Amino acid sequence: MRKIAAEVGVQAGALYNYTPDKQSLLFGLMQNHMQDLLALHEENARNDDPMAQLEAFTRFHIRFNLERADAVFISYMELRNLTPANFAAIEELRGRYEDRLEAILHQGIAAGVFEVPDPKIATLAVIAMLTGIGTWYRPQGRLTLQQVEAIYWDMVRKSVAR
Amino acid sequence: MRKIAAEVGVQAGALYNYTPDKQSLLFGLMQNHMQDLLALHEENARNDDPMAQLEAFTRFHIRFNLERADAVFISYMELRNLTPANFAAIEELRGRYEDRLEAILHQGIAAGVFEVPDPKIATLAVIAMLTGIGTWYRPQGRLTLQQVEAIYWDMVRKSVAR
DNA sequence: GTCTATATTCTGATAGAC
DNA sequence: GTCTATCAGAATATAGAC
Repeated sequence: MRKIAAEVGVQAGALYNYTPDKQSLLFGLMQNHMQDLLALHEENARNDDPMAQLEAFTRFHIRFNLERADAVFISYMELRNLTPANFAAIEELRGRYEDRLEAILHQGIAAGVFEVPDPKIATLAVIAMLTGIGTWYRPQGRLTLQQVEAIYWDMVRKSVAR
Repeated sequence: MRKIAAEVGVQAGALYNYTPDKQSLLFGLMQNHMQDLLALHEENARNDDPMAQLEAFTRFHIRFNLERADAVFISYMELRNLTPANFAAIEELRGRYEDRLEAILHQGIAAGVFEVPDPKIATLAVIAMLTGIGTWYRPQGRLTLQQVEAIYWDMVRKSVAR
């Protein structure tokens, strides 16, 4: 709290005009983050064929996670510091996001363009692979965002291909 | 330190007969973990064709990470609490492990059995995908370890396929 | 080698003046 | 709404008895 206050330019006590306690502040950050993720993904989603939907999901997830690397980092590292009730609420939002990718995979299987033995697991595998970019990507690094997107889309596409 | 002492069954002060400070204790745990990873992987590795090597790596990484879920969790979550020098030492070990997968990919590309636009990135992508299993896998869950290995090997194989 | 006791620092949170 | 001052508890680490 003292570090946050210093960053904002006030004393620690002043923060309590804006949040009842530290837990609420953390939960609010994480809830906003997940709600932004769901809302922005909804805007971004198209009702194309499954392959186009999967590509859109992949590129959206990469961009969203890299543009908000700090929030993603906190949302992952501070999960264990949420109360059980708050943890459950965040997990519910995370589950909703995962369900959207899983739905795309089911559509692709039904259409005969994907071959996925376990869509739930494939969903988690793809998201883990893409989210992992945040641990090494740097804007001034060797690869542009466009190149990163292209490389990962190639791997995602092939990993669920027939 | 108090929690560790309680778990062991001594008072907090007694721990300082075994470690000079908390940082050294954490670093020792993480260093041992990474050295075990490298040593066990070396035992496990075969000098087969690239496809067999990649399958062995995939299955080894899954098993190692699930059998030591606690150590993996700590090694990831506590990275930010290492001093810069200790952090660099752990990253060096991690890099050596990644290099082994990258070498397999390079062999497969040279042999014409893999098609990977960027072997370094593919290495990170595969490891992130596999390590992510630790966030959801439970021994009493829906899938056996054998089934998990099969599903992920299918995805890894396809993601780097020609 | 472990204990009790304690020094020191840090933390989240509150009280009351302005 | 922010400040100063402070409380209460927790943390790492040390000292000295046994």
